[in-house]
Amino acid sequence: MKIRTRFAPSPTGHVHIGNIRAAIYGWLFARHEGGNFLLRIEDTDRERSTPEAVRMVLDAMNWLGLTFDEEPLYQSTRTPAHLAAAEQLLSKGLAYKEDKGGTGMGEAIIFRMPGTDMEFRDEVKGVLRKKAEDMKDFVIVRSNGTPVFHLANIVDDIHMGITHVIRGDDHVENTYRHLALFRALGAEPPKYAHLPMIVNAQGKPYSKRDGAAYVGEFRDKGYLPGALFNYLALLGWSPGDDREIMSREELVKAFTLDRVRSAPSQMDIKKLDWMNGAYMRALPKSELEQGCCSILEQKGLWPVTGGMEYLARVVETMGERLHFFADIADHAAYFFTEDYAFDEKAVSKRLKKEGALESLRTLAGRFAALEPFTAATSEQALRAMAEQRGEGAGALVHPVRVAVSGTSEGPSLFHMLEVLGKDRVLSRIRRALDRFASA
RNA sequence: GCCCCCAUCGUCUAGAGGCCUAGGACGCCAGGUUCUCAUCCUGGUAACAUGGGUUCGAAUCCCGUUGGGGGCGCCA
Repeated sequence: MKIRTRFAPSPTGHVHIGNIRAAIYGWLFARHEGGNFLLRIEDTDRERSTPEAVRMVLDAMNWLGLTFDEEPLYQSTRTPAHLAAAEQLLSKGLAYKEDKGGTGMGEAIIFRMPGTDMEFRDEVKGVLRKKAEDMKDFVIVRSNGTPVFHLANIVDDIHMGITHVIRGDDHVENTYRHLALFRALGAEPPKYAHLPMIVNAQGKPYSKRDGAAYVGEFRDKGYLPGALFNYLALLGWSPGDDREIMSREELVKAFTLDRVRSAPSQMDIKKLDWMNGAYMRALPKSELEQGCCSILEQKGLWPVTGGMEYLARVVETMGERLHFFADIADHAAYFFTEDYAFDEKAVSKRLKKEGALESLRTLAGRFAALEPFTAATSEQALRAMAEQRGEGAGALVHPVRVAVSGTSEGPSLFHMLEVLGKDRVLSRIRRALDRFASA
């Protein structure tokens, strides 16, 4: 039988990291088994289920590459089927009408639990049991005539031919009800796999108060979809060997439900950051440049003379220093504007030192005479001057770096100078001389 | 309160009775490379919650304790 899994979010506006992880596991499992991964939008809550909210779910999945195989099923279109199922249960005596709790709102349809002890084998938690006395009958159709989650969920899973339900831990207790419903409707129940929660440092469910909690936030912060996917796949699951950075194909190949851990796991943003850096370093040049470009546009640092060709050279010299696209603006803005910030500490350490400005002035003079002005020629000039003065190259390198970039961190100085170009280097040094002369 | 689940370095994890004086990764610390930073390389730090069993032998099996989480809706 062909495996069919589904992701069934209710579109509330944001896709929580825990939910998307369930989607990732469902996708991975389906792909591993050569089955289908389906999407069902549980939009029965008309208040919150706006078209924009649905859009956000689709966007998040698309961004992460969670492709689904058939047209998404909108639960709101299935109400007649849900109600028909309830009638069927009623006629078979498996459900009854009652004003449960005496609300005075009229009669609801209540499903009758079998009254026997139940057990099932969860694909990650193993065998789970519950005693008959711990399970109560429950409402499947409200007195206002609308179907309840449990009913809709099961009727739709039957309709979609779902073979494996992979969902959050919080549904474990519902499973007995769902199993009973499947049987009452004469359907073979699917296999269940309950995923432990993603928790915060306090062990509480991970929420927006713990930093980014929604897929969109990670995207906005500049994380690469591949990195987030890889990280989340490894949060609660492991291939059984020491692999960490894994391609999507490797993940699909290795993924099995029996290797999913049953203990909750905590997000480690530092590790995600590291992984993102690793993915950045592996990114094709063109994608790296494209990503940086949109950040620069966002920050108003683009366009710039030289265009993409210039950007390519900047990205090239920044190299491994880019852990996020945003780093191009946060750590390399000086390549794109004359209005770059000066780091106080760097200035006092490198420019306000005895003789620093005087050396800079001399060096600028030598730079001015260089033709062509390249990494090689500027390096040669600087080293020659340092040698004549009997001091280390660092004594000149550092002041120049701070003068032209405002910071003491950055790429190889000489490559940086070449990319900036002679004119800008000279004018920046001059300006720095003026600015810090009296200070 | 009742029911269920969980428990290895700070974090993510490997471990399915002897291969474990517990392995890997992130982080952190130290060193190397270097003009700084980043990358990279080397080394280090650090864990089987606890008490009982079972066994020749337990991180691995059983029971209790503690600690955490989830669930007990005409929410999903």
